[in-house]
Amino acid sequence: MRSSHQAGRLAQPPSPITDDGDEEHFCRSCSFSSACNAVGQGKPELNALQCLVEHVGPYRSGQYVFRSGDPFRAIFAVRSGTVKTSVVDRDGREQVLGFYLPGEVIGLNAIYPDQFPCDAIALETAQFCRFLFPAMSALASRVPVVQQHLFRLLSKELGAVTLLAGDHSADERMAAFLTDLSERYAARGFSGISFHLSMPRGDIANYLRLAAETVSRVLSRFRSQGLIEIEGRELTISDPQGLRKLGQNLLPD
Amino acid sequence: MRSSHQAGRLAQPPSPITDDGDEEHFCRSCSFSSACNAVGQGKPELNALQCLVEHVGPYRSGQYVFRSGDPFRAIFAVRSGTVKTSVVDRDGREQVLGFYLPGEVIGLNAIYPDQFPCDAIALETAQFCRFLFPAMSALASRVPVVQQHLFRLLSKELGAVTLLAGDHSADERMAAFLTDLSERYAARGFSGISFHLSMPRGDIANYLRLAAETVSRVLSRFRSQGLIEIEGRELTISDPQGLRKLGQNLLPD
DNA sequence: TGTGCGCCTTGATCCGGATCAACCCGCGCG
DNA sequence: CGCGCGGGTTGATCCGGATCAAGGCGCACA
Repeated sequence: MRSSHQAGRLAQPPSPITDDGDEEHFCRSCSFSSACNAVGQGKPELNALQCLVEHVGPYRSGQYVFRSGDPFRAIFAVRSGTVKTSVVDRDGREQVLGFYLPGEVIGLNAIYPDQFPCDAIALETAQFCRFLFPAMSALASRVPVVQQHLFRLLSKELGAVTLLAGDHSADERMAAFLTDLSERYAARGFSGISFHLSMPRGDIANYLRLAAETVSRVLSRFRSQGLIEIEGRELTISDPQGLRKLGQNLLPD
Repeated sequence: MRSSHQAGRLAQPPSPITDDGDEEHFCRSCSFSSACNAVGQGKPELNALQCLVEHVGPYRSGQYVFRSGDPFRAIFAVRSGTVKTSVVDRDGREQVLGFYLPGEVIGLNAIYPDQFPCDAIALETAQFCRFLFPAMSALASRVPVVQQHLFRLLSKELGAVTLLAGDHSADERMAAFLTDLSERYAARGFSGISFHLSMPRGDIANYLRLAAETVSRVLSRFRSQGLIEIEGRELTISDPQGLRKLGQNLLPD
């Protein structure tokens, strides 16, 4: 995000993330950009932002960003890589809650319980902007657009989870999942037609509440129907409209 | 809520809701009480609250409080009665999203899309405190505890929806549903052991993503197992711990 | 008083997706 | 090199819950 670009250079402890010259573009496509931009415009608030944003990472695949039960101190915007969040219930079964791409924000569901209610695990090497929440919250009081932004992020996530909670067929779920991923990549400036699935089939299955075998079968079927091309984790969407139509009951619009 | 008690008496257009002498208790048990109380303590803010809270209702069973697509102007706290929220997808199938009891808040998921993403329908004659959201949001900027309260409400709802999204058996879902209702009634000062189900079986089924027949069967089974007594919509929980244990994977704690 | 209609219950059958099982592939490692 | 192992695919079977079907209230209304 734009502001972290600025704040990052000024941060007292040398940031573990080296500037790659692409930060400006990254910040524009980040979920927080409007908030950061709003802050960046007023000099005094810029100071506040320096205090509350921090670059952290990299986390290697499989590493925990936070764990269920950790005290809630900050929310995280993904700078690079991919993250999954999940909970494990009393009998040890994992439940994947979501996948997060660059520019997206994790940790909002920790506000109410005041501790993280889920684990966050890197699926690929990942880096983050870390926003201390008390400071963020205080800032939100002074800068209305930041407050509004947080409300919207929360409300948006609420809508997303709600859709997944419906009862839908394996085909609908899968089509909606791929379309959603595609549109999220596109929104961040990546290709929405051809991309790499950063998570194993088992995680997709778990997230969609299906068995891994079912995911495999549905993908094979989609391929034979000419909707997608897929080889390992490399995906190309051949018929975006067809795919979207299949998943329409699960998708916004 | 306490503050609406005060504000209600002063409202210029005579409130359609007559005071029943129980408002003070009601406000204490409302989801908004801490926010309202915080505001009520400072004289100047009290004025603000008068402007943004309004008593509305009664809505009779079956009436819409708001409809999907309506512009988002306000959130609603249930004062009395019960409400369900639901969406209908493209092929006309209804999807129940939640049931809301006195003291609970609806409309938060409308913030992001800036229009209501679902219908809200009274299940029993219902009355509300209506909070204009722009004013509420402005107030939240000035009174940090109000902002915090809204964040928490949103985050809490996010957690609740997430649980329902998991894949669980009909028994687990049903047990968790009844336990949840029980605890919510208890939290508002009603009996959590014996209460009236204000929604038809079909709505429960839809909410839990089951068939109405399955709901009926599971309830019969629970009865024969001595977990509950049920006759029509009158429910008594005979074995709260047993029921809670059955649904534990879906419940907080 | 009868009739129709929502709502609920219970039984019989069916089906989507889970589970079990076998196998393939690529890769790290002794 | 041979081996184990995690991840992926595909086939065979099984099962929980959906669907279909029938019947029983309780209640509004002619």
